[in-house]
Amino acid sequence: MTGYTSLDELPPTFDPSVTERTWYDRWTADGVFTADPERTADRPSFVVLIPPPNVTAVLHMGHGLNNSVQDVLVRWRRMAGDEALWMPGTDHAGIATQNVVEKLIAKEGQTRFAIGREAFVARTAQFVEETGGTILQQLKAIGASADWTRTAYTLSPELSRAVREAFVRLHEDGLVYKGHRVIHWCTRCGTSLSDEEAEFRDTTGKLYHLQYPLADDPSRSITVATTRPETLLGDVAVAVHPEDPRYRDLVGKELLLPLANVRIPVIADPYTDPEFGSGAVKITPAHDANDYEVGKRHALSMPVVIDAEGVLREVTDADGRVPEALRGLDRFAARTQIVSLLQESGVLVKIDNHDHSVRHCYRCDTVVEPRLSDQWFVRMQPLATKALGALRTGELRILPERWEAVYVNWLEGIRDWNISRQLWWGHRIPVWYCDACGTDPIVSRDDVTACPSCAGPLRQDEDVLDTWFSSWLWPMSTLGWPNADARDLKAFYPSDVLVTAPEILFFWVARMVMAGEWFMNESPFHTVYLHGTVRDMQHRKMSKSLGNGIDPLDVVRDYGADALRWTVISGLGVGVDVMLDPNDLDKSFAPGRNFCTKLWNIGRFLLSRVGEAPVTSLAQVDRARLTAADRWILDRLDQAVADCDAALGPARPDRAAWSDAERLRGLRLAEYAECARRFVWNELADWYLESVKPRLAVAGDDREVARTVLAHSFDAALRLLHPIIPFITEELWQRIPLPRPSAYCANAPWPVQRAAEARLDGGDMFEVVRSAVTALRQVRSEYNVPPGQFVDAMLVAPSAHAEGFAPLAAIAGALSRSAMTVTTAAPDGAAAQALLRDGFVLVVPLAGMVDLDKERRRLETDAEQLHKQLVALDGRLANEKFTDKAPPALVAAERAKAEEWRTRHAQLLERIAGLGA
RNA sequence: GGGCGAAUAGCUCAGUUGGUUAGAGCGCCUGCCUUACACGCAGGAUGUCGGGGGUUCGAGUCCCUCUUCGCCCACCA
Repeated sequence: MTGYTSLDELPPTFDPSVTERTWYDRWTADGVFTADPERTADRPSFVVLIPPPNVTAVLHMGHGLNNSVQDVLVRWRRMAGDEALWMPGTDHAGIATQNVVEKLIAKEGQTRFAIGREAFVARTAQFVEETGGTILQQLKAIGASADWTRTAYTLSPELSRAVREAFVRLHEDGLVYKGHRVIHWCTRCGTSLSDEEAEFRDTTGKLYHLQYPLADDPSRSITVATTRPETLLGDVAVAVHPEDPRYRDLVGKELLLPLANVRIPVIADPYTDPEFGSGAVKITPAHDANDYEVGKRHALSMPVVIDAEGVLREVTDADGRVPEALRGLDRFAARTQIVSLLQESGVLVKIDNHDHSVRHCYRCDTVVEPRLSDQWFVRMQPLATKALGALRTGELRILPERWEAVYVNWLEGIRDWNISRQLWWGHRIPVWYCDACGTDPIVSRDDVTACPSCAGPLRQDEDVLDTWFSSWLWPMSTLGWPNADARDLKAFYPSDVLVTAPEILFFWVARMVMAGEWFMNESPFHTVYLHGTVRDMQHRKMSKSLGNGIDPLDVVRDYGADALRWTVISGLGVGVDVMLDPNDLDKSFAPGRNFCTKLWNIGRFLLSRVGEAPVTSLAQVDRARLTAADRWILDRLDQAVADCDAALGPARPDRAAWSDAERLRGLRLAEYAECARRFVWNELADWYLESVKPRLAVAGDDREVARTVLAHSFDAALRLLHPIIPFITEELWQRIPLPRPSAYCANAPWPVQRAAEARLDGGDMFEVVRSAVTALRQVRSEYNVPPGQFVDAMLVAPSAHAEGFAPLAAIAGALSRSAMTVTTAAPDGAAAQALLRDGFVLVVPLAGMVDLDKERRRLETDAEQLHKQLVALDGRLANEKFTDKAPPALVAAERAKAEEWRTRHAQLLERIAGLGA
């Protein structure tokens, strides 16, 4: 217990700041979140790997959602008896972190080139040391039950070993190679990018139509179209379709390239689409990936005319192509300049607006420049084949299912992965060159200092690896790979559920599957749970630049971590976006806080009534003493447990026993949340707790029974809710005077249903109480009976059971502020004021209270409607096609229903007749 | 250009292989400060299940088509 020492001190609203921190510290101090590989000998493991946030990141709502989901799953399985491990950690985030530090030193008037590589890397490492990992501390504030003793970092010595091993192994397997080709280049970051890192953005640009004259006959020309006229200086040919009659006679002739004044051939290549533009396309092999392919096919030269910074310059093979006046111009300035030059010389035919997609750097949004360069690649096809197999065999499932198709589509069309980056922050590529003897590059797990051939000095490759080249090993490297004997690797690989957003399905998820399948021969997880995106009320993604973000720590401060978690989990359809209002936090989080307060007050009241004296366990209570209400709430509890379990689904796919349909259900967290909420609020608090108040007031055996059932039900309710609402449930659970099976609710066993033989009949009798109370409340409400005024009522029970109804009527009377007596038939004298409600007769003989005309109209409407439905149902039952084809059980149920309706209809008519008398 | 998804109450969404009178939360209306909770309690209203067609004894659910939104992919000069 924390903060509050006695029950009397519990305030009517829960103050998160009083307890959250304390419980979190106690859980961690007692190692509740620490997984032990030894224990997996006799229980299954359940492993979740955090999608490592960038080491410089600060918590935003997307993290709040992502980690709340993970924590719910981990806490659930921990309670369910699995050896649960939630692996936390951060990603060194090559480009992102380097950009942050570059901006930092820019404020000091420095550049990375000015201070040099070594100093820059040291500076970055220091920056990470001092400020990094903030986000992990912030995750503790939302209750994340990660195993902090294992916190990993992609640039740590351990994980760096894994990176080298993977690179070298893939090289040995023939899957890593160095290639000279056109890649995506960010001129601001000064590095190449993978296909995934160069994101398409729809743009309205210009399409410039240019006339290239024939070198030997200036009266003739070919018109080409381009969106990037600045690349013209790198043109080496104009391609036309081999079948295109318009240009057949020109193929093989030469054109004079404007501005550059060099002769370039007209070539025939099927890449050209005769339908597009003029049907002729300029070929710039060094600055366009397609043109590069054409250039290779035709063995064309490949002049590079735009340098790494995006400046026009003769970089390679460009002898004299770039006019002096254009050299040193930025590519976009050059574009303007070139267009005006072309216009002057009459080469420019026209400019059209043109909608197209332009690739941008995913880190800094700079327009990507395709550029010919030397890069390291991974041959992906063999890896993709294995990753496809994982899905096909059912070893892997993706929720929601529709993403499976996206995954398959990407893998089937996969292209080689550019893994080298011209950055300084990251894993240096483990390749060494000997400039002295020029021997083959040395690819090595360990640093090498001298050339094995000539003993001369070696030069390590300058480039670093793509950040994702370390992330894709995360499920293995964090567990000790490549040490095959590592205890964690043996105990915890593969993991279970990967929780993330669809945005990084290709960047990370698919690649992890590839790495897992390739290096471990096993998918790194069996389930990928893709949740939605956090958006504002206009459905815009929350982002720093839009300023529509919500700081989860503000929410924790004002509403509590439990309320934050409840809000995101209870609103979380599988794969559906979560809408939150950044301008009105109350609108978004008050419902969560309200439920937390409600739970708190249920606990406050329930515990105060149960008292602090030890409670007899349910198993030791004489079953005969359990009242209808007791039996009812225990039934409801069983149902709640069953519903929660069904919503969550089995923890692990059982490939043998799972149908496809079942495989793709499960992890319906919002449904689980709602089932647990309904039990504790709408059943336990609204009905059982209310009905049991009188029993608790009188000392004796029955009071003890009620105490037991209350404590037992509430204990289970808290456990069901704990994964979502860990703090309040822990605080309350600690005060239940039942023997505790564990030190914390956080590691208490997950509730299970009673065995079939332990269930008792009679719980459904309590439904009569609920119906009677509801009916009477309706009467009171409709006739504006003041709350304080007692009403006389009669419950008409089947004569055989009249005795059994007496205690029920007493409860119903208490809950509806009425004096309710039981009778077997409505007395004649009261007939005029009798009301028929909900299948049984409830008599309210309160003179003058009831408006007979109103009641008659209501009854007539009811009767009419019922009659209509009855006619329809009878029609259905008379239809042989229905009785033949529908399932017999359904037909039988419909027949029974028809009979029941017939009876009710007759009763209604009788009551109407009675009213009329 | 290819593929996928969504459209159900004012809002956000459930609705499992077709099968009772289509649900929940929030919001709304009415009455209550009933000594656990007004962050609450009780009662209530609200749906041509996007339009059209089809299959079926039966369609929110399956098929076709149209409309509107969203997402993913693409060698859109």
